[in-house]
Amino acid sequence: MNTRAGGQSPALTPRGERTRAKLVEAAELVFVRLGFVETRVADIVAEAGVAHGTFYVYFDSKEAIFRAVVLKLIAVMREKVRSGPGPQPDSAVEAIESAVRTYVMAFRDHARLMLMWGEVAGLNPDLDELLRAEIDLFIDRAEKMITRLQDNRLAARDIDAHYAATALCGMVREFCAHWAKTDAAIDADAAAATLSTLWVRGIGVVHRAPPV
Amino acid sequence: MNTRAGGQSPALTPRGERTRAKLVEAAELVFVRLGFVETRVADIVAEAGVAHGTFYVYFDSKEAIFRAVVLKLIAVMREKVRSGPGPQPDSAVEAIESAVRTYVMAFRDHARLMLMWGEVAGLNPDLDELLRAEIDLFIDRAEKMITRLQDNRLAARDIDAHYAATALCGMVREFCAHWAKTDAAIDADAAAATLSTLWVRGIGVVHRAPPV
Amino acid sequence: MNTRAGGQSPALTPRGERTRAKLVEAAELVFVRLGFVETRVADIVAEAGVAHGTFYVYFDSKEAIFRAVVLKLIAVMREKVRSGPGPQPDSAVEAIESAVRTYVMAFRDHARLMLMWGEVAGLNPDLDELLRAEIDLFIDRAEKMITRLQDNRLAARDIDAHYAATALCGMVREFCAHWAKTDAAIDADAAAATLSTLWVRGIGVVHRAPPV
Amino acid sequence: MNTRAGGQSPALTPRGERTRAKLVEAAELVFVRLGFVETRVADIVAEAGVAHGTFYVYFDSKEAIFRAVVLKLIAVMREKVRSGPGPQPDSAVEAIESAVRTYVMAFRDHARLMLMWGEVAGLNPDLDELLRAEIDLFIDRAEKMITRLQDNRLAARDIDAHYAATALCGMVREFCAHWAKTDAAIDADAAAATLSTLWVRGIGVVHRAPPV
DNA sequence: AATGAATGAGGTTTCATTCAT
DNA sequence: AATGAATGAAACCTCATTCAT
Repeated sequence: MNTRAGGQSPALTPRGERTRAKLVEAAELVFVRLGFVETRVADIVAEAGVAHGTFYVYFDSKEAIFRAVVLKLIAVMREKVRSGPGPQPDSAVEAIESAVRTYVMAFRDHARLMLMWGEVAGLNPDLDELLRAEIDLFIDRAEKMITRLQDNRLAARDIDAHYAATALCGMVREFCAHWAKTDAAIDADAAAATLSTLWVRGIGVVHRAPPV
Repeated sequence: MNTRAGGQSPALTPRGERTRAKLVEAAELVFVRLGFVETRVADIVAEAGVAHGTFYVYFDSKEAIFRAVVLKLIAVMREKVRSGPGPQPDSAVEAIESAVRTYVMAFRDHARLMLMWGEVAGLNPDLDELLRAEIDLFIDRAEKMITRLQDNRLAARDIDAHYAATALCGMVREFCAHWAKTDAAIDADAAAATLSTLWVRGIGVVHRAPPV
Repeated sequence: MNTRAGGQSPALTPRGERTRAKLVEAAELVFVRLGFVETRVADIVAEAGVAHGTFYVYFDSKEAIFRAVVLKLIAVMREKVRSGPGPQPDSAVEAIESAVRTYVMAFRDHARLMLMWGEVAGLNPDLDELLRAEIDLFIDRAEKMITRLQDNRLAARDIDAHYAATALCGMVREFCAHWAKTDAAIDADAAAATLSTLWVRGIGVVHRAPPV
Repeated sequence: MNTRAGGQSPALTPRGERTRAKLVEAAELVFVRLGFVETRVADIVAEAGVAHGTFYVYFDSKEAIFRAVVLKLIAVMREKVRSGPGPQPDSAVEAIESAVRTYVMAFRDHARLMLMWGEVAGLNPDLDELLRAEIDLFIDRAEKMITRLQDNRLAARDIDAHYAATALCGMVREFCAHWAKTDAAIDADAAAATLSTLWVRGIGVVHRAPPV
């Protein structure tokens, strides 16, 4: 096996690092252009301008390099989220609105790859695991927030926090996916607003703490 | 192409009809057992006990017979929905609850196939179209209901009915899919209740017309 | 094997005769349309409007029915030759001119099939034999004529009659084939005239019996 | 497509060149032994002693490698013609005799392949085109010669030069083909002589310029 | 005589991966 | 580190032909 991935193991020389990066970049281009199944290792090496054998110096398989592409995507999206929202949200509602909006925009900007990730997850346990982990991150965060709100009597307590978090995160993700598959031009702001409203209202957020 | 299916073309003799049905049944079994990608035409014909060539008398490809399996699944699920809920729901809330519960239960009973459908849709435009059409059916129905409620001042008017319908249907579907992929034993009733609540509350249904 | 061909063996009922003829006619159409290799038995039966199995009641194979088509073609061409030239030729030269012209015209009228016959002969010994026999008929006749002329001092005696006959018959046939394969519109009369001239002059025919 | 042949594309390394040549040589052997239709790619790779997949590194199909075999044959025959005839012919008659004789001998030496080329041309447009081009080369040369002779009053002017060239080249080729298909032992010299005579006399060559 | 469902042998081709250089 | 030729397993699908009705 070849684990020359994420930065661990043998440690690449600068030259190797460059070649590896060239391959990942090329792979992203080709994957977006042809889709996962239609992409051949041959296409990637052609795009990268390296020999066929070179590919296997850095990656074990098409799946492995797709993983690298996705890992890079995750990093990029995380960065966006970090730098994105700006001011610390004042309230849970604002936090939700901000998170939803950020996710929607990010998905839109990387729609092709995000959709592909979902598809590949169905074919490859490794990518599936990665996707599940990423999703669980969102769900966990959402669940904690819901629980906190419920504990503070700021959200309805008649729903199961875990189920609700799962459902609402799924809602946002699925909406973005559906949108991305549709040719229809969608008003991203309106969509984000509607999703936020459904989120907030769904968990029964009491907007402002009622006075005594 | 070979579509000796939906009722058109030369019309099969009873014998042919029997063989075709035998193939579809076998295919369902094998698909569930091995998954779509791992399933070979050879596996299906072996399971059906017919010659290799016989397969191609009735279907053009693995995708084509998967489509037939899905079509049968749709029919079965429709039947369930029809006979399911029983009494006519009194209110929108009851209608939503009933629809959500029915969908959740049906998905659970055919989880493997439903998940596969989603995966295959990513690989095959034909199946994708079928899936989109089925989804749109739900969305359309939901949208009409939301619009009607809004018109009657029984639902919040600050959300876009189409986006909301898309999101909420996606929520239910995605929740079921997530659940199906998870080994965790889930309380179907509780899950359905939570989903219904999110649905109902999300669109801001006014439960009972407020007294004066 | 199935020899229900040329009219011998079991003897077909009138109904059978009709079905057989329908098949041969359909086959000719399809062969001309698709070429030999591309033609499937399925295409022939579809064109004839009979069941697949019916084909094998009358013919053993695609080659067998092609043979029947060719046999019919030969009969038609013989008929043309017979009724064609009209008045008995006065001289060898006229006989040659008439024969060449008739052949050229007949080939032109059945070009597609004639070419196919040549192709199929390369794939099937049976059709090859048939073609060779047909060709030999021409060669034999030509050879006899040349010999006769040579014996009568009406043709050059410095050539081998058999080789010359083979070559000249081949010349005419090949010219027609070349022509048929070419899109170029060719002046059939001029072509026939040139071929005749080459024929006549080639064997050194002394046009008019030298005086004394 | 894969044409790693004629000198274009990535340019083979010496090792690749060797393997390719090995395949072409093996293919020629097998084609001659089994005929085109009966030859399987499996037979060729077995003969060449390479893996099945290796074949498709260099050729796209059986037709493609047959083309390469034919191209090699053409090169070999050209070489023979070049080095063959020896002294510059004194007259048109000698030129014709020499060309005919050379062609007859060359055809005899590669009869099996030449016949196959004709057959395959009927099945494959690519090979057909190649054959037509090769034939046209002969026809063009012949036509030019005839025209020149006619212009110089050294050949009969009552024939169309193009038709005559087509016919006479066809005659030679067809004679050779007929001969090759026949088991009969033929006197190559006598045959060549007869063909030349038919050629020369056919176009009405005036042997020696008439004295004053 | 006609039907048409069933058969199954069999060659083609792809492409991820290896390995000698 | 890079190369690229070689590998070979693997699955597809066609279609002529049979045969039970």
